Amino acid sequence: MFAISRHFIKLNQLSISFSHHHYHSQSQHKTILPNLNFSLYEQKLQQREVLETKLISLLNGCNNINQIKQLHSHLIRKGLDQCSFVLAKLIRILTKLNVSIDSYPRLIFNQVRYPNAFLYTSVIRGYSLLGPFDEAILIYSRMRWDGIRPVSFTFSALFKACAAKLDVELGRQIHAQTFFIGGYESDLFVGNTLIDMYVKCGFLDCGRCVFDEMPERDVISWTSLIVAYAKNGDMNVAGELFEGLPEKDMVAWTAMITGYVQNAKPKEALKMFEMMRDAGVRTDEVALVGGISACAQLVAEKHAQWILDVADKEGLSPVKNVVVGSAFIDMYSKCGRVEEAYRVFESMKEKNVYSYSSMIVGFAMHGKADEAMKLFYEMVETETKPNRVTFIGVLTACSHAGMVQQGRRLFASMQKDYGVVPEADHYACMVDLLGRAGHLEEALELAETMPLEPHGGVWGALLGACRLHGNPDIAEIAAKHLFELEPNSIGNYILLSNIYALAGRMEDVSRIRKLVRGKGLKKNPGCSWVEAKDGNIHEFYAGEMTHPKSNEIKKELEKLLDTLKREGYKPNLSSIVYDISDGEKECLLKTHSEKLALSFGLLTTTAGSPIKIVKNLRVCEDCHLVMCGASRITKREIVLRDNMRFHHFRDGVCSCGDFW
DNA sequence: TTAGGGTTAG
Repeated sequence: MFAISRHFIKLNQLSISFSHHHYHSQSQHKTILPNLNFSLYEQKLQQREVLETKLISLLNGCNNINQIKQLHSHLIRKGLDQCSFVLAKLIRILTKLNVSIDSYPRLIFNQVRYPNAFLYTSVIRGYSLLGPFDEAILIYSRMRWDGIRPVSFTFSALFKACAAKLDVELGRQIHAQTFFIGGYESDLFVGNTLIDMYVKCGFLDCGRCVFDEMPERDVISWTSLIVAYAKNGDMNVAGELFEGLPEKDMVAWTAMITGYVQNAKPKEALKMFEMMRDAGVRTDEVALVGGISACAQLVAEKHAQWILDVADKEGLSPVKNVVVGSAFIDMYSKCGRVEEAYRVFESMKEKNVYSYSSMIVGFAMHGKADEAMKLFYEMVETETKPNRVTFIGVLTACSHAGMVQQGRRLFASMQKDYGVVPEADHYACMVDLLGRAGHLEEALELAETMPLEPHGGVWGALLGACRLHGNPDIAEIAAKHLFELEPNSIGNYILLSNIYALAGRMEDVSRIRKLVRGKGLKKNPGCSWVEAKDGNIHEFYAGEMTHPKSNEIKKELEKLLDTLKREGYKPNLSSIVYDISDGEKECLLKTHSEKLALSFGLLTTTAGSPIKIVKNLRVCEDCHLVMCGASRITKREIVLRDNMRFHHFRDGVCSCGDFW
């Protein structure tokens, strides 16, 4: 009750003070209203409106804070320093320029005695976008206290703040208020931001409820929900929603494309991209990035060429557009063509932290540590500041090349020289670097003493290093943490059992196997794929001979292995931990998917052209050995991407230096 | 004033 009566008092004050301030003369004549010159009043009002409109259009043209400050002092001179409408616009522009609301904008706001709903909302919105988010809520409380009725944008801004804070409880409270103060719950904007708030906080069902109950929906409501389902891994529901969407715009299409990409369904993503083009929808840089990422996942360069053509047609070639360019760098790197990636990088007119980082990560993946470091120092010379990903790139580069000292120095300088605070991921890189280089004790110590809680990546790096150097004792420590953090990740169990097998501890091997069986975990089948001459992708699963050409593939492989054996190749049986005879182990090795893919590649691609294979798991020792030999005998370059990195086999040698 | 995005380690 108190709030309501106060509301009316304030509203009265507001109207009086408003005219009082700006139209001093009129308000003085308030008691003798019959004598008031209405035409003069209207004229003044009109003048003011013209001035306001002019100021707002001037504000729209502002793109730096100094211009705004100039306009602000002009505003004060004109007696408009209390004009909420213009000031609201001013604060909106400042927000757009990322000017911290706590500084200059807050000062402006504080000087206004009776801010209206728009001014309040612009400040709330500023805080909601730039933080501190709590301040948005405080200003809203003050607004309510002052009896100012929110507008729908006020709620949009507030829900944005709740989403940023991931505070669904607060969001719910404010949601309830939309019912009580004016029926905002049926407003389209409010509904859309509500959906977004709920799904960002992880309450997809609540978002769905809002959606279902909205009296009116637009393409934005649908897209919000499609994205939410996609992020939740539920592409079926996302697809159903998309089907039901009456008018699909570019953003909705893009949401589907990137949804498929994020859920590792690149084929579906490319199909969507094609359908979008067929539907005659425009393609912007975000949509293109979706298509390019899909190609990167598939290692489908023929498709990438098509996307490049689309980009050119839209005037968004990698040379002109930094976003598209960075995506192409990443794609070419992941397709094994790091030189092509660098060609794109060099051709780009504008470069930013994404372009540099993508290129550095690309070099790192391909074992080109020197190039990665060189580019990093080049980057430092420019205005572009390295970020957390850049450091993951350079640290990985050092790690793959065994550059321990260099890596240590970089790690130490991250925060000191570049202001990038090391996160668990960076510690994982350091553990990897030390562990790979054989400093297992030191790596363990780092994992145990790091100031942050180590995550799976840290212990996983240590476990991987233990496999490389055959250290079951430290492996056990790492595995213990991993089994707690990632109890259902089968790879960790396999890795540990491999380490036991290498050390001849067969009892431990069977213990782990029993553990895995007890948990009902299934081994991921090894899978490799290779792009044939016509651009079609052929998949091979370990132990599966279902390909139409499987007889020829088998024959070609036998031929290759015989030649290798005559030259001294001995199958490396160590990666098979089953308790079976050596003969059986050798047979099993022959069915590894990357060998099948290699054989298919030898059969079907043109002599002299490189064979490119992608594998979902880490390549095994024996396959690595065979790839080396095959590259020498057949005089073919073999590029193999496993789940870790690239291997370039040329003339019997691998770029990883047998160190992976 | 609300929806889609590029670089990430074992």
